[in-house]
Amino acid sequence: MSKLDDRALLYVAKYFKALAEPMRLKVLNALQDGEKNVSQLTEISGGTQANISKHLSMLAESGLVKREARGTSVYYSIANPSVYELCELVCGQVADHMTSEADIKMMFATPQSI
Amino acid sequence: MSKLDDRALLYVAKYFKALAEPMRLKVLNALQDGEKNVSQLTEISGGTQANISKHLSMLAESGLVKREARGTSVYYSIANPSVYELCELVCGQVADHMTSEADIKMMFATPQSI
DNA sequence: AAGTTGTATGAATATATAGTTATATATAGC
DNA sequence: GCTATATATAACTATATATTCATACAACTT
Repeated sequence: MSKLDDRALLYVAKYFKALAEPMRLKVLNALQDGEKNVSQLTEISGGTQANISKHLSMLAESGLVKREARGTSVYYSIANPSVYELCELVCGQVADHMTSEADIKMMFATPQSI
Repeated sequence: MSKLDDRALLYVAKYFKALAEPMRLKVLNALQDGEKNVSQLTEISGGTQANISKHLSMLAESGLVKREARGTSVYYSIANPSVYELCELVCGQVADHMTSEADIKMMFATPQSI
């Protein structure tokens, strides 16, 4: 395998890594219906301001979100909507795996969860 | 956000995490043209046997590959071909981001570098 | 100018992860 | 049973990551 391929693998892995964190997925989910500033995302996600800010920086650096400062706030938005295609694909595969592995039981064990 | 949502996010994040590692991507890539055993994957990937074995265990637990022991060997294969759709989607987005961010320069700067 | 608000960042900590080495386990052939 | 081969795992190290707390920085308000 060539060295160039290795670099490409690194980039792809980095992209997936950006998606490999529940809090970041939550943030991306919150951005589905349009841009939001850090305060809003902090409130929606239930995280701390510092933590969300860091996740947003990471997402921006990985090219998943766009950053735009307006006034005293900073608004983030989805850079490429096809990120949600990714998530849906994965959701489908996760669901398949769960049903086949009976992990689904664990998921619906507690009645009022949903 | 409900507990179910959080649990689902955890599953999805775990799936992405399985893809967020260059060596695992290399292994998945090697499996594109059919099942291979651990020795073959070790050779193709250039890793150590122990390391590849661990990555394979992780991939299997995440539901990305299937495991089948035959004789003295263990053969792994892709559990769901749509994982490659994911990778292609990501490759497209990574390429977009690279061109727009001029990271592509770094990628092709030195002919045989890295 | 001083205070207020929104965002980013540095330091510190805890946990997770990748990788290596050595070893255990299992299967096949003799 | 003994040996060779294939795979998995345990112990360990090094590095990365998520999180928190405190603080710095920037922009608006009065």
